[in-house]
Amino acid sequence: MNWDEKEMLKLDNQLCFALYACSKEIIALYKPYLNSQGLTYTQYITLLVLWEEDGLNISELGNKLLLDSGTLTPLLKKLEKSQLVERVRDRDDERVVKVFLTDKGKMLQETFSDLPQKMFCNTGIRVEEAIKLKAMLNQLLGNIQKL
Amino acid sequence: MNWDEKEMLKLDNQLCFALYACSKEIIALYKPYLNSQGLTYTQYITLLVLWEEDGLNISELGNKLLLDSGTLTPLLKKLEKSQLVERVRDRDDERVVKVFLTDKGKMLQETFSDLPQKMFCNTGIRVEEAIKLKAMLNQLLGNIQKL
DNA sequence: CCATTGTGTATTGTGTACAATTAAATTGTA
DNA sequence: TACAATTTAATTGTACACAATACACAATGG
Repeated sequence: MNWDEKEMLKLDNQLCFALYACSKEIIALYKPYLNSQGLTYTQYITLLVLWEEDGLNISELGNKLLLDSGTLTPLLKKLEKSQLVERVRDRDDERVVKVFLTDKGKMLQETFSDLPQKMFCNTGIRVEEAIKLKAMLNQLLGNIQKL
Repeated sequence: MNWDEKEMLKLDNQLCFALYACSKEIIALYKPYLNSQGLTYTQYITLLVLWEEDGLNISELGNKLLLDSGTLTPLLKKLEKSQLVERVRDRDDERVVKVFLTDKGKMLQETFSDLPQKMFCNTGIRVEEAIKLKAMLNQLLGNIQKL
C-alpha cells in the first residue's frame, strides 16, 4: 500500500463521510421543529412531496424520495394513524395504493411554511454558497443515477 | 404563505434533501465492495478510524464517527464476532471499553487499499470539484457543530 | 471520608433503510 | 382465453441511528 492509498483511507479525507455526517447533522437540526409536531424527518419530506402533488401511489412517492416500499409502507401507516394522510386502494388496479392528504395534513403545510428559512439561518451558510453546494450535489446525484 | 415560502417547501429546492439523497446513494455504491467482505458502511468507517489509531474506547470512536453508544455497542459486538476487533474492558477504569484490531482486522486494510480510488471513479466527479465539495461540506459541518 | 456530580457504557424503544421474498393483480401474447 | 411475465405493495429479516434511561465507577469538594 503506497502513501496515497494510505492517505485516502483516512476518515477525514473521504468525501462520502463528509456527506454522511453533514446529512445526519442537518437532519438533527430539523428534529426540534419536527418532533414538536410529532413528525420525523422522513415523514416530513413525504409530506413535502404530497403538498406538491396529492394522491400519488407508493412507488411514485418512492421514486421521488428514493425510498422503497419497505420504508414507506410502515411510515405511511403511521401518518395515517395520526390522521395526516389516507391510504386508498385503487378501484381500477387493486395493486395500487394511493396516498391522499387529509384536511389536517393539508393544513400542516402552513405550520411549516417558515421552516426552510429558519433552517437556512441555522446552517450559517451564505446564499450563493448554498446554491453552489446544492448544484454540486445534484450533479453528483445525477452522475450516480446514470450508472 | 407567500410565493417564496411555497417554493422553498418543494423537495427539489431543499439542500438537506440533496445531502440526504447523495449520502444514501453514495453509500449504496460502496455496498457491493463492502458486502463481499461481510461489512456494512458503518462498520467500514469504524475500521477506517481504528486503522488510523488502534485501541480507542467507545466514546472516542463515537466522537470521530459522530455516533453514540446505542449504535456502536452492537456494531462493535458484531465486528468482534467476526473476529476483526477485540473489546477489552480497561483494568484501571472498569467503565471504559477499549477496542483493538485483531491481526485479521489489521490485514483487512490491504484489501480495501484501492477502494477510495475505485469509489472516486464511480462518482464520475473531477478532482477539483470533489475537493471543493468536501471543503464546503466540512465548513457546513463546522458551522453546525458550533451551535 | 462521604455525598454529590460527572463520565462511560449498555439497554430499551422507536423509526428508518434496504434486500429478498411473497402475494395479488394486471398485462402481453400465443 | 390460458398463461407467462410484469407490476405493485406488503412482509420479513438485518442493520443502523438516536433518545431516554439505567448503572457502575470516578472525581471532587466540603
